[in-house]
Amino acid sequence: MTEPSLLKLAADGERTVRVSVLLPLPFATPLDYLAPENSVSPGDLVSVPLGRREETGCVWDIDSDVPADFAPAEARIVPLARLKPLLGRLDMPSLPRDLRRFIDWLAAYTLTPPGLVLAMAIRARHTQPTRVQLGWVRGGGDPTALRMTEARQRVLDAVGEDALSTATITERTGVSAGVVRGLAAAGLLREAPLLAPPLFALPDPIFHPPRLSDDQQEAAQALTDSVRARAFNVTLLEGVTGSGKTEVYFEAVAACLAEGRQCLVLLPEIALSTQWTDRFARRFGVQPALWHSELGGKKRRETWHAIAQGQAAVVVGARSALFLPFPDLGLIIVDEEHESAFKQEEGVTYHGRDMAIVRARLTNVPAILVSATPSLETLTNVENGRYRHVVLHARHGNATLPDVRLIDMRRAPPERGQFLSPVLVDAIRASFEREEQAMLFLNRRGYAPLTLCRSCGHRMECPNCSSWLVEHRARQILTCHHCGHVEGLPETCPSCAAESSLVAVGPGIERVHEEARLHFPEARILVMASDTLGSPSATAEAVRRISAREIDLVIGTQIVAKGWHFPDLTLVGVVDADLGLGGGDLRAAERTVQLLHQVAGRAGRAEKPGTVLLQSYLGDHPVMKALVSNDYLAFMEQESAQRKPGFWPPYGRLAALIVSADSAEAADRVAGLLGARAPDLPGVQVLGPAPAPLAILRGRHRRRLLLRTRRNVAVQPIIRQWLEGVKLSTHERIDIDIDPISFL
DNA sequence: CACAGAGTATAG
DNA sequence: TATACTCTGTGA
Repeated sequence: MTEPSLLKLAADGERTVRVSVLLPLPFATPLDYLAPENSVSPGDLVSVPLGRREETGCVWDIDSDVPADFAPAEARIVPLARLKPLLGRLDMPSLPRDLRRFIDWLAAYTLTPPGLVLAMAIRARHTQPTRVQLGWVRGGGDPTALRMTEARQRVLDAVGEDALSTATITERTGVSAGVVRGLAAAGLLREAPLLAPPLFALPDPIFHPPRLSDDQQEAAQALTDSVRARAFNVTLLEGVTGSGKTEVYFEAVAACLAEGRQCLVLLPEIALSTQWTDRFARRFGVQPALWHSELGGKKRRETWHAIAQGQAAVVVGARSALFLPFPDLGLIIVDEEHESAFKQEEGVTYHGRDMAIVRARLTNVPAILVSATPSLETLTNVENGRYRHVVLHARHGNATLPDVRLIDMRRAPPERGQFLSPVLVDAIRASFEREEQAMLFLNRRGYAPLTLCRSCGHRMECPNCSSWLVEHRARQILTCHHCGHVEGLPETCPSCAAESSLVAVGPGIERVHEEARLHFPEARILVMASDTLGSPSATAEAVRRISAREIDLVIGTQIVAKGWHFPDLTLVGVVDADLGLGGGDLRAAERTVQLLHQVAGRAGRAEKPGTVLLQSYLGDHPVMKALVSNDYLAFMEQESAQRKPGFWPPYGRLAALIVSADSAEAADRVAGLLGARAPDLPGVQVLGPAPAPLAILRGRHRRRLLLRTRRNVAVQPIIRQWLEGVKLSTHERIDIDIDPISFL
């Protein structure tokens, strides 16, 4: 393993200064060290002593007072005489100023120690310098010191300004490595760093420009104008599936490349990235740099350095890509901006879409949000005039929108113990007869979500979480989707010992698969779920088989909703359109419409018209009406009217405090304490404490409090004051989730 | 009185 | 986060 090379700081006798260094640890403030004046600059990565160990941190400030707006009570100033000296500067790219300001901003907003945010930018993995390979250039030695043979002359002729490796020299000149060594020993060749071949070739903005419709051209023009203006602004690019949103924002990427600046594209999940990068390569001639949390080892380090050196021009990644050290970022794009996958729920909780806007503002570059079904937050910002709005109306080419119809499950129920209505079964059969493909969507993995004892009513529950165990029949197990607990399927009821009394209740996709095989024994069926498609390559293979018509019927969870493009897929059946509407979640209806709208977009993307059938018991629900009439905006207006009076987001702000402890008593004690000292301020309301919907998760007991305020109230100081003086034992925790998305 | 083991304080 | 320190109970 390469040791990080430490650069010696300036010589003795210099004046020393106080240097604040932020460490990737949960400290409230940076720590101060001594360093020779002018030896380091803000952003430099440095090695410092901490207790009796060594840590890598980032220079945050030099010789200045602790800023007044960020000086918690515990920030005490250590006298110069008691400071330890910096150990040295790492031979690494520095973190740019805009990234440092972003880290501070995000830490203050999410109430996270800034060090933990820094940790996301400099995980030990990528702060290792890449090993520099050495080669040879002409040395200054005396040419007459050595007998000039023909072989030696050939080598000297071959070596120029740029360093060449020994292997390259011997290959080009046909001499042995010994000749090179001899010339080096005589000083006629000198060691010099090899120019590494660029890891990421520069995408070519005019490699394969698309043919755009007038509508698309106009939209692209608006985006490219923004990019050339080199200033912060936000544009919502809205357009139905198949309207060519990607082609249009690729023009903004092209404009950014033409400006010679870097571009960041955020996608909600890596599962989407293969199709995306292929499209990118067709448009720009090369693959973009990819960044996500699964990227490991050498590749991760190299990518980080290529970005820091401005060598990677386009980066596509998950939300963690927001913390990359772009030296010259010119544009940020957030595709599928409505996706809740942008919200990080563990550790530092932040919303990737919202933080993308913040980063764009701090860097003073434009941001583009892209969606067919924009979030109410974004639509509201458009309405307020904070965001510009660019709309693509038509589906490209001749493709028409799918015909969405409802199957009223009360009137056309499935047979007992089954889940597909005869109407849906007939429709699938008809599409097979037309030699077209069909898809069944059910957002539920496994065989059945609940296993119940027929004789005593016992429900199979997770021992660590308050949730039901999901049967996976193929693997003969019951498993918890929250903590991963696995147990065998018992023969007898664990509660009453009755034999073969356990029954599966409700459908998962495995069960729908079983039923589909019964109806269509001849059909080639493919099941797609996040747990059956482990790797991106497995996903890519599944997509290939569908495109190649090796599959007649696709049965899948959420994963099939993604932007795939299958020309012969003309029928989509939604097994349970009502799923997701329960639970009383603030955004349940919005999310259901967005998800089902996206699923519907899978039908009939090419020349063939598509049909979408929704199985529902709630035909009158606004969600179903919106889907059938294909009027997303009308639904969102109604949604907005529901949230306005109670000041629910986006018309007010929310913050969740999640208390967790290893016992119910401890959780109740802390939650009760918080409830008792809840802020009493105008425009501020505290809901709870209440047991979290998943009251026990991974063996920890959880309680929730929800802070709801008017839009113009800053929640951070309120929460900071609220938690001040609340003493917690090591087994008790309070997690803060500003702008929560999930309420579990 | 030595010594785990748990819990807590602290690093500049 | 890693480490040192503090407290407490145990057992020789």
